Amino acid sequence: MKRVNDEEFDRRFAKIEKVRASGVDPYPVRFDRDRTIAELREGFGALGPGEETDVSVRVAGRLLLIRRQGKLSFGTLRDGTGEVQLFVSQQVVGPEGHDAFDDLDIGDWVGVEGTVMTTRKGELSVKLREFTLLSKALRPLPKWHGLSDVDTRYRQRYADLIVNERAREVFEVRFAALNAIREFLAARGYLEVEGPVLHEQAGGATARPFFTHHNALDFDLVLRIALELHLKRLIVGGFEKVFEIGRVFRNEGLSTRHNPEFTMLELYEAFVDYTDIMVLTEEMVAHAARESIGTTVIEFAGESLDLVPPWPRLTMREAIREHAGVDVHPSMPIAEVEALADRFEIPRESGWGAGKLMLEIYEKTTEHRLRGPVFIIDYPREVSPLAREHRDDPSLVERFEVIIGGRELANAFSELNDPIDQRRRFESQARLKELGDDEANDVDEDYIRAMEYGMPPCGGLGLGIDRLIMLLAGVSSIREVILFPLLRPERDDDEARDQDALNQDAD
RNA sequence: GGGUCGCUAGCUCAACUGGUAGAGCACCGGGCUUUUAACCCGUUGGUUCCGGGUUCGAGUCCCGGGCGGCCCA
Repeated sequence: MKRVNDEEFDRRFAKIEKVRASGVDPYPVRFDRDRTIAELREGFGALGPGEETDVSVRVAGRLLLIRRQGKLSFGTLRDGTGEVQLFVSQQVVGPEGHDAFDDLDIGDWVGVEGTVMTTRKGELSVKLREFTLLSKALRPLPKWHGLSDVDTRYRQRYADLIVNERAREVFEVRFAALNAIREFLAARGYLEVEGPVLHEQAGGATARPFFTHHNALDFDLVLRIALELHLKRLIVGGFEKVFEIGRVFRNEGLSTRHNPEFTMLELYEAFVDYTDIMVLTEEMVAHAARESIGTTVIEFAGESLDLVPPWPRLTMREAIREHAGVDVHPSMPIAEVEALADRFEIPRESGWGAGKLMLEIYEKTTEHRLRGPVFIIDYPREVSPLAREHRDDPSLVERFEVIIGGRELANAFSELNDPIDQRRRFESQARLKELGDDEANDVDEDYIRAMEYGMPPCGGLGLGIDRLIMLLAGVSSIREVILFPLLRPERDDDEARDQDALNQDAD
């Protein structure tokens, strides 16, 4: 990796050698602290200005600031829980100790020992008796302007997290929401399970997979595009309530809404249908909001949305009628639906039936206008190969999507558990694949075998965790909620020049 | 994929219709024992994303490319 500022780097590196030459390990193996900075603040928060205690404490963290003032220096130390001021008086640590402290650089990790005091202005401080360099920072921190270059923030998330408080906050929301979901489901008797990531064939969603290869067995595998099919195998196996929060991989473009690997929550519960799952979903999302941001009200595109249950339910047909002013239904003559598609300037492809066209019309005219939260229910059977036929209308399935801010957050159905029907649905998918649809799936024979052992009636849900976090944290890019989003490979200057030369030649 | 905006010192940003690449902070040196992004004085630091072109002269104009943001599909 090319160094950005050799002089600064060399200067700091020289200090490591200096420390080492004096017989001290610049990277010691451990430091025994006796409390965190948050605990320190909790214990001494009541101290008034100018108070000195004789309580000795040991804390450790990263040095963020040094304010040198002749024979007295101040530092700001931060650990994972908070920040505290260091008070370094030459009178206490001696001239050599004071010089050594002044020799530290911003970004260094240090462990300190000293007594607790407050300054005249009332700032809680540790009056240093001694300190230990725990790890030298060779690169300077992009200190108080923060890092604003978005590319650098994502590539060097470690630096982003050090200097940008907002970045840390977003991930704290993420972890709190995930914990809340786990706790919510555990309290309802759900079991958290782990399905395989490497699959023989992609299934459970329509998406292009990533391919990989197993060397010893010499066969190709795909990375999973959904969690669904293995979780439902577990329902067959007798686990009645299961969920998984896991990474799925879809071989798609990058955008502010799409990262090729992202986190899905999927859950399945025996003996219930999609109406039960709707209640579970709205309660779970509201709970996650309360636990992570302390409210059910979120800001989206300048307006407030309240996630408090219950959420309205609207059939897809009603939603289209409301927003596009037309009535569409999968049982209508195909020519009529095609005419509507043409009216909305939706490009048609061969093999699309009325159901697929209805979905296209919905997505083009209606979905992005829905503020939500709202359940859009009862989807065309044609576009839902894993959902159970609607109890009142065989051209539909019992399926809902949650729409918030014009975007899909979750997708759920009364699960299809009839192996004969399931095979027919897979076969029609396989025909689409034959026709060149590389998002369509093959017939999953093992999954059908599982169905043939009998799967109880079952409701299931898939929810995009990253999108939920975006809503809760109020950020507009998925990359803000993924610690290490996929980026194009970083190139050093020489490489870039070579590549540019190649591109020139190619022209 | 299309449109659009951006890329200048370690970081954040200036540089007019083309005319010596600058500031703040960081860094380095000096001063300072109650500071809060401390302050004061003095330095250092550049492949202006890359490659071509126009021009006496290009950060600026033109062409091509790279990377990214935002909007749209």
